[in-house]
Amino acid sequence: MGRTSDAKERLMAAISELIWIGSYGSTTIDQICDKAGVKKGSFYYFFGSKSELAVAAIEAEFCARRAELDAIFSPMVPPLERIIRLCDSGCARQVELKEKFGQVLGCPLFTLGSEICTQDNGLREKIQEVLDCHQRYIASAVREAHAAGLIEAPDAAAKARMLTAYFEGVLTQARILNSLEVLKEIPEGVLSILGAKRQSLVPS
Amino acid sequence: MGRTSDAKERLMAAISELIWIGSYGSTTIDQICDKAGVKKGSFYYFFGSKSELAVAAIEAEFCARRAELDAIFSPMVPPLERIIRLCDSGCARQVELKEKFGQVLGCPLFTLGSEICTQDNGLREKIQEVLDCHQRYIASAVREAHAAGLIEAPDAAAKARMLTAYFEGVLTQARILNSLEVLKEIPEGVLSILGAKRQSLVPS
DNA sequence: CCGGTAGTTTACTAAATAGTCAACTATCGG
DNA sequence: CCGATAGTTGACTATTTAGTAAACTACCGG
Repeated sequence: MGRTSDAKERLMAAISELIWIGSYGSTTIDQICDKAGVKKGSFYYFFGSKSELAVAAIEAEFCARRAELDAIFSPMVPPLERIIRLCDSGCARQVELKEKFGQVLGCPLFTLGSEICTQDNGLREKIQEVLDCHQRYIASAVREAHAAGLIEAPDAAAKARMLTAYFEGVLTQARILNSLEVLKEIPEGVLSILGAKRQSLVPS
Repeated sequence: MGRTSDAKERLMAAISELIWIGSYGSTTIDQICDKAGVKKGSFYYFFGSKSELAVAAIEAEFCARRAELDAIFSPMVPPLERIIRLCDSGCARQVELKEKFGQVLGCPLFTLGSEICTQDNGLREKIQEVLDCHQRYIASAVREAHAAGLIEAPDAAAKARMLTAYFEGVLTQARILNSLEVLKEIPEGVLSILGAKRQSLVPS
């Protein structure tokens, strides 16, 4: 059925990287097209605007992300370890990215969300959706840990909000400082927020 | 000594508000000039660029902020209460701003820092300086509280980092969600991070 | 192998934006 | 009240940017 293309995918990859390395406001459609090796005409063939492309890119990444989350939050893994694994994988990702781009980049959703939330409600809602989903995974692990008597957390959703506020806060600090140093305190910080009793975690 | 003017101050006020309401990348020099009631020629008479103006604006606000901090962190106030007061004043500010602008705006430095840190090192450094200063105030209170046996926090700087990561994280969540709701959990969250023993705080 | 469809390209317009400059004006000190 | 100084103005240029349109091309199904 006509000509085939992966230009759409290349555009999504390009905007993700550009936003992450720089910012949403400072990346132009021309830049996105250059990086994707796509002409502007094609850009507008697929997407109506930068905002629309960004939403599509987040959606696409979220699909892949879901598989990762399901692996990390496998019921086979003890609940508190799931949360620790989530943090570890997040930190490991920061290390890779620093390697690749020479910069600590933090959480793209949090950074982007805080940049554009007052200006682009469509994007804001999509970001909120993805962030919410992460919190729900965390809340479920918290609930389970509480039920198992590993921690005291009657309000699992509130605990999940607190954990993500802290975690995203540290990632953003790391981005601003351009330093991986602060990330090292995360496991300790997360456990202390969880109020984990010593040895409620299987030693890894 | 020639003609007098407060255009400089008006420009600084204008960029602050525009960045806060929107973002750094999306505010143009023309917009800043309009809001300040200043012609572009005058803008360039005072400042070499948007970045330079932003640095000046942060610097100026920081001067005023120092007085507030000194009041909040008065040695007359018990150390843990200083931290609680800092949080309360921060939250109260969010309520005012929501009133005024119809939006929750979060912390301008954190939002701006995470937006521009990879692109403008001068701005980044200035933001880092101000954020660091806040952390030092907090660390001093933590140190004192630890010395007084109110909390267990041998590494005051680390505790201060953790508190700010959490606090800024919640403020950013509030901005993204455009909701004051999440802020209500802050006092509780901060106290739990501090590991405050019950009644180590004088009841207000 | 051909026709329609999906995707590409180039060249274009209009608007927004950064930045410059020389002429102008108000104000302070003397 | 005058002259130097500090600040203002508007009109300008050059670029960058978003967005459009019409001709072109590759590919799949029949």
